Amino acid sequence: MEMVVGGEGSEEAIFVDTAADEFDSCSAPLKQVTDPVVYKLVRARGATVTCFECIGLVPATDDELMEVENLLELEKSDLLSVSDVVDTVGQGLDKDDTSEKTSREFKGSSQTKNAEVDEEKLNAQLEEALPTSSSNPNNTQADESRNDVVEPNLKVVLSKIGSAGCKPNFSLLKGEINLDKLTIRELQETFRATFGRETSVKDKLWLKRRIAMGLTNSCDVCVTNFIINGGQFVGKKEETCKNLDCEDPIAGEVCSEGDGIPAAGQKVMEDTVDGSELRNYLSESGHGSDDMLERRGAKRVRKPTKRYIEELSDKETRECNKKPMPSTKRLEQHKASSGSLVRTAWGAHSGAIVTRPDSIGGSGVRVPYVSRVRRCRPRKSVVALTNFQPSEEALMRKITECSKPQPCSLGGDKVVEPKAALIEEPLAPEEEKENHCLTGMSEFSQDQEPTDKDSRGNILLDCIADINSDDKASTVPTMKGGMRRKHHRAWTLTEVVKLVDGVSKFGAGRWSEIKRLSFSSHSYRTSVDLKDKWRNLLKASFASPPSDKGMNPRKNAPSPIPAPILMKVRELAEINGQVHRILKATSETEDNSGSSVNENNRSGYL
DNA sequence: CTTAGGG
DNA sequence: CCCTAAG
Repeated sequence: MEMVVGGEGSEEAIFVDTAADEFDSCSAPLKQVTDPVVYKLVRARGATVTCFECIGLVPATDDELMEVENLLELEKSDLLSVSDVVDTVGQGLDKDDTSEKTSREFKGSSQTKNAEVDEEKLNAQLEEALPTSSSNPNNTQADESRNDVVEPNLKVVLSKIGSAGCKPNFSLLKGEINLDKLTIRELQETFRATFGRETSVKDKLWLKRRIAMGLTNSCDVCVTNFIINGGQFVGKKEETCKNLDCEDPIAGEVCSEGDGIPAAGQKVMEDTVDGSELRNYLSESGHGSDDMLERRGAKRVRKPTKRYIEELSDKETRECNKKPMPSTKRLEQHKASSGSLVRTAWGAHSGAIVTRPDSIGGSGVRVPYVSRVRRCRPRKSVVALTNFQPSEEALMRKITECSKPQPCSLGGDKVVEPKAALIEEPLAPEEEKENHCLTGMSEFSQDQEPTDKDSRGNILLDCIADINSDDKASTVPTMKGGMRRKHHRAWTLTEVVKLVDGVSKFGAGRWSEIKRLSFSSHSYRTSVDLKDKWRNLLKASFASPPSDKGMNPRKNAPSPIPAPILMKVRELAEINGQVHRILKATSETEDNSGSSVNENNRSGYL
């Protein structure tokens, strides 16, 4: 906000200067329409355009605007709070009033620090911008009219800013005169009518400026934000609550889709209420501002909340496009951010200026995305509904994690991320079993850190597995709103071995330790998973006596776990004194005999 | 956050 | 696996 004010303050002056030089010399057939209102609008736009051109950022939402403004502030290294700005401006104007400063001086007085630098910069940009717009054959009528208006109005400003302005040889506008004729008190009244709040400012000029601005933009100077697309102004955003014009609650969201194409921007501008307002002003140029003032003042309405705005835009979209909102919209709205926003937000992090398709104005406009969304990573609930794969991050992470992608047997058909064309490994468990079963069996005490090949293979598998899990199975939406986790990731033998090994090393219960040291490569398998698995292992090892012959009613032995492992598990269970619990848990049907004996027996069997 | 235990 | 109570 503040930046807008400050920026306008300084840029206005600059604008005036440059414009004065430029237009004075060649100031040709200037329309004698010298409506300050029009000028204000134009000026504001011009200023903002240059402003945003500097940084190449385009605000789209409130937050984004804030950010942009912050950037602007950084860029200009001139930070002023709203009040500061206001005060400063007022003082500067005061000075002007009394000491007849030139516009340049005014600028200096209000924005001392960056005066020269900014001026040069902006001058260049202005010269670049103005001729561009005027010379561009694609320019629409609005554009031209804008330029037409700019010139005379610049002069108006000149005469306005300094009472002895550089170029006082331009007649004032009716509106301006009217305002001029008002007393401070009247101006204050007008201000109140315009902005709906009292003002104690006694500076005439400031009041006039504010009023004119308010009339033009129907919002506080400090809260008017503009949306630029490709350097083209395409819309403005009203930030303040109190001053949003009820007519254009969505105008702020409007933006052009044609990137950098002036025509598109113009079109959008015209399509929006904002644009229409502009045209109105253009056509109405010459109207006394007092009328306007009253009219506008009466209309001023409290700005809807952000969410309300979005809803409005949605409505607008429906009406205009007759394109029903996606079903996901609802939830997205609930998340206080539009779905398109969310979706494109991700892509935004890669490009310089990313635009997000927005529905505002029903023009399928693209709004630049700055950084509003994704305060936090989209969590469970959203993910599935937005169709968005949360994998991007995880995916990349995994990819980087994987030393080399390796041409693993990619038989899977689940291509998750087109970008990273990663395919699910078809039979992770099986393959792994094949690979490591022997190792696990033979070198049962495979040491802590997986062997080289083992680790590599595991890592790769993990990569894939992780990707898979993160991608498609990370969270599965449940009808009732619950989210369940991935598909059962069967415990592979190697995993079991690792687990047992880890338990033997660290002891049961140190699951986090085990996970860290023995399952470092298996990013899935939380410590809880380990615990659960261990519990199951214990149960299995005690409950299912692989021993006896007739003891196997279920032929497809549900315990693919090799006996040695079970034995080991038992041993460990003994060591950890978990036997009792296990036995208790296993419904006492076990042979409660001395575990050691039984164990020995079993070990003999196995 | 980690464990332990029930579901 | 999920969930949750308990440290």
